[in-house]
Amino acid sequence: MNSLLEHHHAPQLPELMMIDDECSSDHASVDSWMVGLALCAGNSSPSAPVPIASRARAQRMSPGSDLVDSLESTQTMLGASLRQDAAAAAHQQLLVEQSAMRFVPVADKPAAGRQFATTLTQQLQQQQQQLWAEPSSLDDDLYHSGFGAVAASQPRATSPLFRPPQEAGWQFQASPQLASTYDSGSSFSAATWDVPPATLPLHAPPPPHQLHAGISSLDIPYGYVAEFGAQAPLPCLLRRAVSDNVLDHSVHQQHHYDTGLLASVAEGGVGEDSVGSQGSEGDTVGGYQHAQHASQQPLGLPVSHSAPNVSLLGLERSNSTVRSQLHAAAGSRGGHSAASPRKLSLKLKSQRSRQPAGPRASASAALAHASHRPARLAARRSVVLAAATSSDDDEEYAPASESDMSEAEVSGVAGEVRRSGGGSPALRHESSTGKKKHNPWSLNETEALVEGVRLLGPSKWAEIKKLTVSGICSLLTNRSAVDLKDKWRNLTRVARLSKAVLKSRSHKSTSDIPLELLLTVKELMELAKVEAE
DNA sequence: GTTAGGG
DNA sequence: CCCTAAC
Repeated sequence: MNSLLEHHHAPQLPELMMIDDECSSDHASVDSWMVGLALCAGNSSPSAPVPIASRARAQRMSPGSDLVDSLESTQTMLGASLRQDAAAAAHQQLLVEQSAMRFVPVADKPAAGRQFATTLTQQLQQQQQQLWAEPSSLDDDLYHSGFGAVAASQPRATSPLFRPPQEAGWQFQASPQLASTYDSGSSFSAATWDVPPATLPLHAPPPPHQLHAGISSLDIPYGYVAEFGAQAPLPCLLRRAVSDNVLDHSVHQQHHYDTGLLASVAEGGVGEDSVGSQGSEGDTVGGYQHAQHASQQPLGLPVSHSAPNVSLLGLERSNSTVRSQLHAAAGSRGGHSAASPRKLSLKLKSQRSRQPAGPRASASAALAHASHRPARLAARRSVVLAAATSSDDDEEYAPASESDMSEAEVSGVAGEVRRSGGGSPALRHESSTGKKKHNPWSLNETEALVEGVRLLGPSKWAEIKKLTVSGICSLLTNRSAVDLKDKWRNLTRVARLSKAVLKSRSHKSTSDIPLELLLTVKELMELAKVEAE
């Protein structure tokens, strides 16, 4: 297990900074914070994560920080989960020292100070132009452009699935890796974050039940990061996906990262509406951000730099075309008059509502098993992110605890995947000889299907099943392409019905399909119809 | 290996 | 859901 932490085995981690609330309480401090951030980043090896407990400390250590220190702190922070025993202590200590903090992954070579944001933005813009100008020229390098995520408070999601694009620009998926890293009894229990730190991309979405509740993290692979409200589009070959502000990186799955680091930050942009969480604690599997801005400037970059929001991250390739690209998504919410960035309060709560980071972490490892292509990646990442939780019992995902199950109801998935509490991995088809038992589509599955169709259109069942976006594939793992097709057929049949009929039908227990969903189905039907012409 | 359709 | 023809 320790081997996981071994230097050569550990993929590069994002540099992390932890910043206390005060840092962002006013412009001045933010600026210096930025500087500190830059300094820190500039002076440390990209491969040496440098967690910093505070700005002060950041600046203190940045100049002379040596690798050892960095690594040590890193382990203290990220590897905490490895040492369950030490975790508790660390946790306590942290609670005392920092009641509110957050991670701020740092770019490896950010410009200093305020220019930070603009520079990044420019870079982003440039790259974006490139991307859109000659999509055919997209090469691996570009795909390695990176990803990032913003750690900022956001509304809790009530469904593992995102809402229609009109409502939410981004969908955020819970990252099992993160959950593992931060939730496994470490001092940074995921469940304690109102908002998650950045996450590495998920090449292979985790099984549904791994969409651990309690953390809403961004999973924006190959993309830019969105600040609250503001967001930048993601370069993507699938225009369709882009237009929906949904990133589909499934096409890039085969690529592999050598170093993954993200950086993200930003502040300020936290809109007033994104502060409170809306769901009950931890009932969230994914959070999404309502980004009205999205539709307004789908491809635009966040404009306002009034607040130093920046998110970026660079990824370098192994074959080292050393093209560490930075992506930024800065921008404050329009209309957010407050000059000063809003405080982010990522509270550390002592209670560990939903634990089993253990199983989850192992799941991460299992993830490697599960996915063939991305195995390497997954493995790697799981090493890093999952923080080496002694996941020995990989193979199958450890069944989620019952307690989770209840919550899982939200994600519907969990229940789906494994209803055999604690028992064998009995997947409903069991019964050696018997035929498949009728297992009705859950709303989540249905939503996933609809979303899949939205992204790829009908008749792309096989592909839809692979969509990693918002865990679609996870939700649909138990459904065959034919199933999808059949279900879609049924959906369209129903959607075709007139409202009146629908209404009378609504009394029936079988029609648990939200009218809203049916309407979107209808839309998609027509859309497909039009396209067919 | 997938998809379209009828059963 | 199953089965199968047709890709």
